[in-house]
Amino acid sequence: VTDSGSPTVLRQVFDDLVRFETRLWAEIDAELQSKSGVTLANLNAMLVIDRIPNCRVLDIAEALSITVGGASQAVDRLQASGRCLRKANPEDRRSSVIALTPHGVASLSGALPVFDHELDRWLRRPLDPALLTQFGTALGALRSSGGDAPAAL
Amino acid sequence: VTDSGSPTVLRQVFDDLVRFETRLWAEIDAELQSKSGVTLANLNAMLVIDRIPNCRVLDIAEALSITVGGASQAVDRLQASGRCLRKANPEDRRSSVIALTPHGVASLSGALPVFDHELDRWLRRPLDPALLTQFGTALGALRSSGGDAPAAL
DNA sequence: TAAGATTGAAATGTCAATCTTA
DNA sequence: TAAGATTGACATTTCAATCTTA
Repeated sequence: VTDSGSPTVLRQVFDDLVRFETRLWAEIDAELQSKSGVTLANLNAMLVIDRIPNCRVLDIAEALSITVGGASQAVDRLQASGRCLRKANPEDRRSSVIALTPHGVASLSGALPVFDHELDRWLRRPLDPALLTQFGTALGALRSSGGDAPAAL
Repeated sequence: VTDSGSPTVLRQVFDDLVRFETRLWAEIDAELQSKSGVTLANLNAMLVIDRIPNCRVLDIAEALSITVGGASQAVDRLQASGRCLRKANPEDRRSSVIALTPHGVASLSGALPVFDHELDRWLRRPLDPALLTQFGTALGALRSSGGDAPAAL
């Protein structure tokens, strides 16, 4: 079965992409948990809450490419661990504004150095500076492409 | 909170990598299920079974960067849907040899054209050929680096 | 003892249904 | 009607404990 001629290259790229992302996530997550007590999923959500003013559940869902339901549950877990709060949103009573608690800010501050160290280890060190730049450029183009129609040329 | 100077670039690369992989997986998975009735997770496992002679559960786990427990359950699901079988392994009675059934082979054959079409759409079309090559080179280097020690130079 | 595999419990995500407010 | 959010049912993965065979 398997092949039919040329798509081999793309399958290899897909495989490398998915497998590397899986391992990268697992390794960084393990390091974060052991050294700062925060999961990588928690850290990602907290970074969004910290970055977006008057952050809502929907903002987290969009920033993390997860569903609204998943984002709501992620906020539940952060809140249950005392790292964030839902506050009334004066501008739209359907939603809440999510804010980090002092404990959440402390968690974030403690986790970021570990996170940055791991990113350096797994992304910067293995690549030439030029290749890292190209890698980032390609990822940016891929992420913004949205699998558009031909568009070609 | 947030930043401390330079790691911004790496955080952006990490974010683009994780978010793109998440969307890529979700989009291809949805297309595969609607057009061929196979999930992307199933397809990935079947590709490994098809490629590796006398494939065992452990081989699947390593090829897909998942745990052995997860691979065992993935084989359970494939087997429950009639796409693979566990056969006695004459060389080591602790393990089984996993083989595709005729239905599994048919599923794989039906899914591959859809898969390749989606890979073309999401990976090849958005990128210059040169950039795609660089992207593949970077991913290969990252995947084989294993977050090694300094090693430098 | 260690290697390969299985299993059940817990974490995290999707999906669909529902509720409240624009 | 539609938008934002929540909830419960379901799926998939990890982890730890366990079992069988090398």
